[in-house]
Amino acid sequence: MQPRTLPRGRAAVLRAVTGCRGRREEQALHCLVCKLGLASDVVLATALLVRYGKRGLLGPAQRLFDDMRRRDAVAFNAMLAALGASGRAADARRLFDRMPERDRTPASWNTLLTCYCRAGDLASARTVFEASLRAATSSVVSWNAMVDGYCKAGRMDAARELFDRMGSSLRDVITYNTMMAGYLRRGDPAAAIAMFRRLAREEEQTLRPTAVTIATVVTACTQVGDFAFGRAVHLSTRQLLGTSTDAVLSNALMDMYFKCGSVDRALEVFSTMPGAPNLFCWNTVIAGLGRNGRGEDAVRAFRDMVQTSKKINAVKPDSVTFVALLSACSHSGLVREGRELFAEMLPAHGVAPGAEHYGCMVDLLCRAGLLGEAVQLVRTMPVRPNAKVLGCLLLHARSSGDGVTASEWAARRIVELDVRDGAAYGLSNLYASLQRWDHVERHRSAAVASGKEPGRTSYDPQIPHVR
DNA sequence: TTAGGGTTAG
Repeated sequence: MQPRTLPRGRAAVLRAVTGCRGRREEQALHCLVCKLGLASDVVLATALLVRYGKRGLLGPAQRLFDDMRRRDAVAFNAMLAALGASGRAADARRLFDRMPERDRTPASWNTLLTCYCRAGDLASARTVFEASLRAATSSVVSWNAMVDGYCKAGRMDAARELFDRMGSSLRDVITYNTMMAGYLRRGDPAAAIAMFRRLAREEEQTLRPTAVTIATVVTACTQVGDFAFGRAVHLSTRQLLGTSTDAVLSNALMDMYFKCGSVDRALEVFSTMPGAPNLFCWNTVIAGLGRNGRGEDAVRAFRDMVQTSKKINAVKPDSVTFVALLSACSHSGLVREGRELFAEMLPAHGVAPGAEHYGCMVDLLCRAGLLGEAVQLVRTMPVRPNAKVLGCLLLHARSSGDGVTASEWAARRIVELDVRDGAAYGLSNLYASLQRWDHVERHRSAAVASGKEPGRTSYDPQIPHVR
């Protein structure tokens, strides 16, 4: 790069740094910055610092910060955030106190507040919050950060108190999104839906739901099973948000439609998504097809995923993908496919089979009546079988008349396992879950007997995924 | 540079 083109080159490097994904890319760009003699550029150094900070690489972040010849407010705040991301609230506090007065922006106060929240020190966070109120540096962001701190700590009552104190003049859509997510996290999707209804009712004139709002309320609907309301929200907000729904919203919608058996609608969302589907979306599609008895389609979707990812920015299957895929095979009795996919996990996709994948295989083999093979698999598996793997084996062995030996073997291993874990706790959990399995089994038999069969639509790989 | 969201075996 010639000195003459440097200003343009600098802009390009900056864009690359803010847009890069992987760790290797970051390091390569850091090298490039140094080689180009741009290391003293505060803006570039800060951009790199932010990347390292988010990744929790405090060492390189701190070095970049220390090497800066002059530091502006943005650099200080980026360093505060980096410390916060690594849970170093005390260090963040020291840096904050050291900061020159003119460099202390509202963002500095808010970042420090978030540092304490992340570290679980709500009392100190509250002190910073109150101080920022007095220093008149607070904004709706400070309130939202404090509300979120309480939500993440599970203190919904304290969050609600602040929410009420804010009043409708201060609250924005993020305040609502934060509260909704808080209720959802605490396992109270009904309260999240009530919050959404309140937003729609009271703030109708002033606040508009965003894609985040819709994604959150749709997830809440899925959890309570209120698919009618979820569907209504989807339809009524389609115009509101325009056609460009984002990936997370698409994912939440697909998950809802799959879980209520509307495979068509789920696939419609998938095919009309903006941009290329990410890992979450593929995993949802594979799990959703499997859950609806479309094992073949799930395998086809997986093959599509692998093919598509070769062209566009790599989406590589992960551990979740294979849990979804193998259980899809298991549900549809695809023994051969399941075996093949299990065998290619590590060599072809770089995902080492874990206990959960062995669990899927044990289930697959047991359902196909291959109890002996399942036992053999558990005997030779390189990872320690967990209670779920052994429990699965035990369950199948008990229900198949000839499984006495296998059943005894599994029970013995379970006892060994729990003795090694040194707790009767695990054992009682296991028996509790065994009882739940029995319940599930009874439930399933009843559903089959009543002739409930999901409707059939094939996964169509011809649908264009990318526009 | 500061606040909010998604997938996982029986």
